[in-house]
Amino acid sequence: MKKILIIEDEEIVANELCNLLNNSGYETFLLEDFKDAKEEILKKSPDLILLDINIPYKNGCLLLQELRKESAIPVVMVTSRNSETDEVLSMSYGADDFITKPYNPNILLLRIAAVLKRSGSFSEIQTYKELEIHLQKGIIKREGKEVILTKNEMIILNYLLSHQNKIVSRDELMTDLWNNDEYINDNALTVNISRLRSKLKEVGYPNAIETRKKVGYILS
Amino acid sequence: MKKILIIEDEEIVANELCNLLNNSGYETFLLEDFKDAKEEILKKSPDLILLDINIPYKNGCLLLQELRKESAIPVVMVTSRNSETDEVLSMSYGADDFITKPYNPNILLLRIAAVLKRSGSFSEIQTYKELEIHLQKGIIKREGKEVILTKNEMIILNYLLSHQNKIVSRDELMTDLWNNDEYINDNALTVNISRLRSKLKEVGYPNAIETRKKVGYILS
DNA sequence: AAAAAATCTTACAGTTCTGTAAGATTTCAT
DNA sequence: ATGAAATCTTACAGAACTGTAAGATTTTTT
Repeated sequence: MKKILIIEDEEIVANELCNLLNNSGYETFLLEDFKDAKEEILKKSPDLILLDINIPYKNGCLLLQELRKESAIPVVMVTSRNSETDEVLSMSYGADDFITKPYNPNILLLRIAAVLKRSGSFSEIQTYKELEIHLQKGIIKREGKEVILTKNEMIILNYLLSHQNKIVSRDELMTDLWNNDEYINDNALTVNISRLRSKLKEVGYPNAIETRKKVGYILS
Repeated sequence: MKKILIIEDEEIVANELCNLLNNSGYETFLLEDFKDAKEEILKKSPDLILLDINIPYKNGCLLLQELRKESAIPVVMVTSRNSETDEVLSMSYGADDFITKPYNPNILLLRIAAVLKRSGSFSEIQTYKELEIHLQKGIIKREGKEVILTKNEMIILNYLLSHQNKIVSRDELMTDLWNNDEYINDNALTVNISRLRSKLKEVGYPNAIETRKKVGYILS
């Protein structure tokens, strides 16, 4: 259950927000001002902070700015309509999103969900067609079938994946793999590609990596 | 140089957008309607698509929906004010963000930059204090000094990192590492933590991982 | 059609990874 | 303070990883 810290001084708005979020399956805490914010954040370690930009004692942007020095907790700013300067400011201070008051509840929920999804997306699962790719664990999965990739195979697959629909040159891949520190047999890449291919074949994608002779490879 | 595909039928708006983005260092292509969108996307492989929801022949949401079946290219929807339904729809179809017309150019640029940053954040660098952590490559760096981590060490560090300020139990870590498939010597975790610690020490963080006896570990 | 170039596959051996075990150290409860 | 429990460290050996080499295939060039 995801925890959301709401920092909002207008009681009516705050209660509305709490209710809305609670009903959507979030756990909420409320702070009415900035005073104990840092301590509370450490103690409760929320998954997301919903921060009104106009809180007493301190501008929300400042809190955001301080917070960002030590934490990457996702922050969604709540701003008033027509205060576009605030929006610009909060984005550049590292807010993950912002909502203008008065907000549409559905949009608020969707945006919060989107931010949470993103923020968890490190160490999360990427997909290619029906394939699940678990970046760090180095496993790929399809319909229950699971294959373990080595680090090199993972680096190659990830590089291809993040350049989908682009042809990736052998040099690019070699730089990504070995940084050209020392000379490495140019065939080492071919071998690693070959190994990756045979693993992709095991999960039903025998032709995922296409060779474009004299140019490079592409994820089809 | 990042490439942005603009799908927009109002010529004035389209030109404005192109100019704005070109001046900010993006390369732009323009499509006025949906017709050749899919082909064009494949051919040009833009880094981001700016999609007006009201384009001729087809609703932008439908294009988005189709696109999402085969590609994860970031999409920012352009909607008209007061069409909140559209916003809800486009978010749930997988838009990465949306902008309402008339838009503030600065905000548009910031949002585009934010979306691009996120979308590239797979395979990117995470940080902990002054430490750079390269997820897949399994290396950590500080002030030029670089240490190679093994897969297990990386999994542990990443888990701790994504639960900063939370105590992480030994069970959680063991589940993350081995999924409890088979019995694994409970000491294996301790050994891996120990190895990770000695590598963190090498880059100047000897006490990054604190033991909370009988509870777990925490990244200080 | 033949030769050259590019890419692929397989097997191998040195290196790295990693769970185990055994004993050391730290913390906690009494 | 003392013993028990929890955690830590080190060394080790089997397993996995990975670059090399040698030869096979495919594509391109002449």
